[in-house]
Formats: sequence, structure tokens, C-alpha cells
Amino acid sequence: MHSLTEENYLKSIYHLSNDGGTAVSTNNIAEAINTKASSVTDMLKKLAEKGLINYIKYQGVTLTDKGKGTAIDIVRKHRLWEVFLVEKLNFKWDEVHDIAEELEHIKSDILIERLEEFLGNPKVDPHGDLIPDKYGKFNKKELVRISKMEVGQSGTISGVSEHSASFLQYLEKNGLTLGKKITVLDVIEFDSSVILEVNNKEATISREAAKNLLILL
Amino acid sequence: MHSLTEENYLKSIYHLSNDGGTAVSTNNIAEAINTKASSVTDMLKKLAEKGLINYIKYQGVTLTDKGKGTAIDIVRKHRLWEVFLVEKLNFKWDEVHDIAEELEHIKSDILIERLEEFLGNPKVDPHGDLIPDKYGKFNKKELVRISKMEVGQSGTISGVSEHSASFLQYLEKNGLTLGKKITVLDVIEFDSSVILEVNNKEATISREAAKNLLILL
DNA sequence: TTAAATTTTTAGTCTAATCTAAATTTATAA
DNA sequence: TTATAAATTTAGATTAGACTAAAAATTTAA
Ligand SMILES: [Mn+2]
Ligand SMILES: [Mn+2]
Ligand SMILES: [Mn+2]
Ligand SMILES: [Mn+2]
Repeated sequence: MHSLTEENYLKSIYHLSNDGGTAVSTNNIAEAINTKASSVTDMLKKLAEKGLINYIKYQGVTLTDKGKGTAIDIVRKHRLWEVFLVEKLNFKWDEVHDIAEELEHIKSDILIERLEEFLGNPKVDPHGDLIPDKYGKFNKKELVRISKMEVGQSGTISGVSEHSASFLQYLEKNGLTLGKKITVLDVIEFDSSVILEVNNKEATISREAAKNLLILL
Repeated sequence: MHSLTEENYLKSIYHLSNDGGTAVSTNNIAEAINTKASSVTDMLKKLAEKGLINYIKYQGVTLTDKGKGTAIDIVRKHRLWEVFLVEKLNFKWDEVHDIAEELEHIKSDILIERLEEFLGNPKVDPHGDLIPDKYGKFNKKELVRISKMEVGQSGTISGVSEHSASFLQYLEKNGLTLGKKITVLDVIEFDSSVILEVNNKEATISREAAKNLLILL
């Protein structure tokens, strides 16, 4: 069994490595987990010892299959609890992350299976993120950032790649919520801000926002 | 804020002291919490330091008002989560305790208030134990004899008004133990015997038995 | 009312996870 | 291609919580 701390390290590495793809540096992890690089080094040794990560001194880490499986399981729990909080307890989508950060560490496979069933086997969480099944499989969905879209292209808002409450509230206020249909009307030359049509109105969003809003074409 | 360990100590002291009444010994706590007496002594010093218990060396401990309030809050969370697990996720009443032991430590007042509301403000948990309100107040238990119940009514076996061994053994043998949920299915006209649903089975009890079994509606 | 048994506390270690400061390695830039 | 900067690791401490063994206090029993 893994400690809560180990689980948080694995989850962080998973996210920072783009779902297990690229290598992650010690400093990246330290920043994400709000700790010091020296603490991270200690933990990396331990996780490597346990066969959860591939670690070579000074060269960053990748997850092993075992470590990736563990990370995905935590992500799965996190997202299912977020669905519960929003769908059943009427929380807003910007209010659930911190509570889910705690709930994701409850250790009971049967609990999560029952919860999943109770929620009607949802495939996405309140932020549009995919919920893996109990074997760690995602049914994939190709999302594209608004910043990568061409002028004239349309699509449906289906996710965010930045989960801070402030960003979510900003989206909320501008009517940029999951499921909304948008069209890219123009991209401003000098600051790359994007003019959208959404809700039959025009809206301008910054390049930063456009990079973090994910669209299903 | 209190650590998970501190919370478990407070909860243990609360239960061992009969809900905050009597003093509790170091050894009692050690046994309940599955640890050594010396570890308990260390923790008692810390809890006393924080004003959560009254502690005099060699003389056991009692909870302060502050400590008792904290303990009751944990008990409240524990019992509400147990209701959730049984009522919403279809766990059986004997399967929920360990999971609730973990869930009770999730730190969010708003979460528990929303959960309570979602569950319909239950007053008892799946074992017939009272659920305190958010101010730490317990409803006085209103117990009703089965002989006074209407056909169709449900409730939880919560006490007996006849304590003879023979009666208790009779109850035990028929699965009519404290905490069990029962429904009155029928009352026989000519001898006032009662047909109950208990454990998903029918059981018939005499008028005499029905008069001595106390139910929490 | 002493002596023995039990309970509780103290003293000293241990582990997980963290930190600061210093050393080392790798990367970057003159 | 050196020198400097940045990233990373090591060394040494610290804190919470738990343990063992030994000492001290309390209780029980002869
Ligand atoms: Mn989240
Ligand atoms: Mn999410
Ligand atoms: Mn319980
Ligand atoms: Mn219970």
C-alpha cells in the first residue's frame, strides 16, 4: 500500500509528464507539490526503490507501468468524486477540486465501483476530463485548444487544461461553460487574443485563456 | 486544525468515556486505538497542551468542552457517511464502518452539510446510533414499542424493556438485534402477534415480544 | 501495612517526510 | 571552452507518531 504522500507524488508526476509520456524534472515536481527539491529527491529514491518510477540521478523521472497504473487510479477516484460533488451535492465546478484532493485517497476499490455505478458510469468529470475505467483505460476524445483553431472553425467546449477556481469562475462569468458551441471569429495579431462567437454574442478572450480552453471539433 | 491521529484519539476518548461522561485510562485508550501505553501518554500531553482534554498524570483523562465538540463532530461525520454508504451505495450495515473510519477525516464543513441535506437529514445511522446536528446536539431518542406501530411503518431496533436472558436469547436467535431495521408487515387480529420484515425475511413475534422491543422510527 | 502486581510515565530509538545549507553535476553563455 | 548559473543531490536536523525497556506511581493482596 502507498502512503498519501506517495500517491500525491505519483499523481503529480503523471500530470506533469502529460499523462505518462515525457520525463519530469525534480524542480517541476517540487513546484507542483509545493515542497523543496531536496525533499523530492528523497521521495524519488523511495518511489524508484518500489518500482513505481524510473529514476536516474540528474535526469528526471518517468513512471513505470505500475506507477502509471497507480496514478491513473487516483485520477479516476478524483474525477468520480468531483462528479459526485457536482451532480449529487450541488457544488459548482470551481468548488470541488480541493475536496476531491482529499477524497481521492480513500482506500476502497468496492467503494469506488459502487460510487461509479451510483453516478451512472460517467465518462467525464465536471471539467470535461476523461474518467478512466477500473482497468485504467480512457475512451479517447480528441480535444484541441482554441489557440490552435483556425478562424472560422467551430466546436464545442469540452474541457479545460487549467483548473484554478479563478479561471473557472472567469469562464462561468463569460458563459464559456462545458457544452457551449463556439466559433472562432478572429485572432488579434499583436497579442493573439481570440474573438469568439458564443451564445450568439461576441466574446474576446486572451491568448492565455485560449490556450486552456479545450474544444471538441 | 487537528491531525488525523489527534482526531482518532479524541473520538476514542469520547466513546470510552460514555460520550464524555467518565474518565478514561491510558491503557483503555491504548487498547482501543491499538497502540502502546507509552505512545498514548505522549499524545495525551499534546492534547492537554491544546486544551482538548483534562489530563493529570496517573489519573486518566476527560474531554474538555472543546475536545468533546471536536469528537462529536467526527462522530457526526462518521455516521452521516455510513448512512450514505448504506442508503445510496447499497452497502450492508456491517460493511460500512471501516470506510467511514476514513471518510470521517475529510475536512470540509460545507461538504458535510450538503451531504446531510442530500441524505434527507437522517437522525440515526445504519446501526441505530444517533447523528448529532452541526452544533453537536443529539435528538433525544424517541423509542416506540413494536406493539404501538402501524402496519407499514419502519424503524430501527434500539432497545428492549425486558432484559431477561431468555428474551434476549430469543431475539438473538431470530436476528432481532440492536440496530436492525424492521418493517411491520401485518398484525394478526386474534392474538395481536406481529409479522415483521427483518433481514429481508419475514418473522412473526408474539404480542408479548412486540411490547418489549423498542423501535426508533 | 508491607510486598507484589499493575498501570503509567520517562528515556532513548526509529521511520516518514520535511527543511536548510553545502556540495556536485549539468546547462548556458561569454 | 572555460566560467558562471541553474538544477540536483547530499548531509545533517527537525517534527509527528510510534516502539522498547526501564523507572516511578498506584492499586491490590497477603
Ligand atoms: Mn480536480
Ligand atoms: Mn476535474
Ligand atoms: Mn461505525
Ligand atoms: Mn454506525
